[in-house]
Amino acid sequence: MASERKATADPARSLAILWRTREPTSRSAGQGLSVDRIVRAAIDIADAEGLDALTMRRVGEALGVGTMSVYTYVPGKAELVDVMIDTAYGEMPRPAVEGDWRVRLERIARDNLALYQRHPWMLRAETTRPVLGPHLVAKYDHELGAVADIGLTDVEMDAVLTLVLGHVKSSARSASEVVDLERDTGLTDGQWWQSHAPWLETFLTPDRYPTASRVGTAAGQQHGAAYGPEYAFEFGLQRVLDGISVVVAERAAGR
Amino acid sequence: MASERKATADPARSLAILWRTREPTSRSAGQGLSVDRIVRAAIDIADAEGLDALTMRRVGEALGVGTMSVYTYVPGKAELVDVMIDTAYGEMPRPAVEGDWRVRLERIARDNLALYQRHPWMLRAETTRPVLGPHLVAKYDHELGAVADIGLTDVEMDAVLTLVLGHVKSSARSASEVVDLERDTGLTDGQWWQSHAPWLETFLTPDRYPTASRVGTAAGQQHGAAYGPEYAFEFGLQRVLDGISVVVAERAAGR
DNA sequence: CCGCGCGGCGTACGTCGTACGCCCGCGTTG
DNA sequence: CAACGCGGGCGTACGACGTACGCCGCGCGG
Repeated sequence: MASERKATADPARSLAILWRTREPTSRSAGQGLSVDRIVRAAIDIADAEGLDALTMRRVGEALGVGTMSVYTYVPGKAELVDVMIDTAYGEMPRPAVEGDWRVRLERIARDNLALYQRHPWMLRAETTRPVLGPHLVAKYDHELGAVADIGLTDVEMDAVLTLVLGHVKSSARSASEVVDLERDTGLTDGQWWQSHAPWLETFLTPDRYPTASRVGTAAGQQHGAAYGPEYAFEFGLQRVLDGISVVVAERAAGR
Repeated sequence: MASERKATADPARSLAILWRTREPTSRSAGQGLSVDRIVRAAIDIADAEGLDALTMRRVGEALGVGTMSVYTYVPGKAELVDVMIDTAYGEMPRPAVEGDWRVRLERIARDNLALYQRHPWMLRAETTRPVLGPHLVAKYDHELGAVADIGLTDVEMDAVLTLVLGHVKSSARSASEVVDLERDTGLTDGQWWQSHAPWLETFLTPDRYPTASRVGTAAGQQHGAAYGPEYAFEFGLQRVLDGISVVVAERAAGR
């Protein structure tokens, strides 16, 4: 495979699987393979060992089935990942909207962060166009509810959501990097910086890069205390919400 | 290779290449291969045809050299990509800081966006820990200059930069997706939505998903007019800067 | 002038996604 | 009740990929 998820030439095929258009034949119903069983197995593998471990062979193996049997239900790996993503969206909570818009948006941000923490592979899979499966649509609809009726235009509502979710994904990615760096190297984040420190000090001298070395040290100290990514998430989220509140106030003031 | 860029077990080796610690031998100086020639060729390939086309075989070919010769200068593909990334950072403009912090940050955001537009492969390559090469350090130092002396703590300065750059990367990714979807399918963004429309209308009915269908249509209309991602970038950037101005004002008011 | 070190590379291995065509057993039909 | 056809299941094979390994042959230091 070339990319993590390649553009599908045949949208109809992709959508048909996402929306489970095909009714199960009387033959296969009950036991045997199914898109759902395949997707479940694939998600389990990706959750436990990351996207790199997700192999068509592995999926078949996990289901006690030949590799090529998987292709009976799924056109290819790209489409499988698509369905995995949409399925993951499906398991998100969709509580009734409560509180003011800021509380609601904050809740949504945290729910999305939690999703990415449960399924870090999504951060590497979602690099191309959104999947347009049933659960993404439901999620979109639900999340739009958080910013409805506060005076924004439709386009602004979409932009606000995009902004917040983008921030969440950025933060989640940073956090996830720390985690799987620790898994890959066996070093904690602090130890990793320690091991690089001597090298860095050779080049990143205060006289050449005064600001970078000072701030880098300060930020590094935070990292050592192991709450770097969390801080970035919280700080950024509040800034983003502050920024949104400016528009909301403008609109409330009647332009 | 497993991931687009895997964690390197040997930081010293990676850093040595990034910082070009090895002095050229009298033998190889002048003609022949070099890390620089390899990196240049690799960037050209990735710029023109994307990360997927970047193959060790292709790189050797482009240099009129056997595949394995590349490995004399670079330990592996992951490290090559690392150097490519740092090199790309090196070609960014670093104008003297002018104007107030908001103007400066906005300038930085736009410069970074331009970088990603010139080298879209960076958006898919930079999934793991930052590269810590000389140009990234210089860039970091320069960009910190934009938020220095406005009353923020060191950690806050880092967080502000992270937030802005994160937004830029998110937006750039969306924009890039549109571009290479058009390249892969031969369809424009508008045509792509057109081709999905019948399917979408089957499921995304206003009665089931009232908000999603309405806002989706509105946002889609914008997309059709081909300025979706740009709008998201501009809108988000202003929101982020508004949010930052709140902290700056707080700090200026003496806490 | 000689030897050896290093730049350069041919071959080969293990991995991946997946095309292709076969088989077998079930549900349907006469 | 028997024959058939179809579709689920899969073994094999192919063409990528990254890269380990070991061999050359050139050019410089002694």
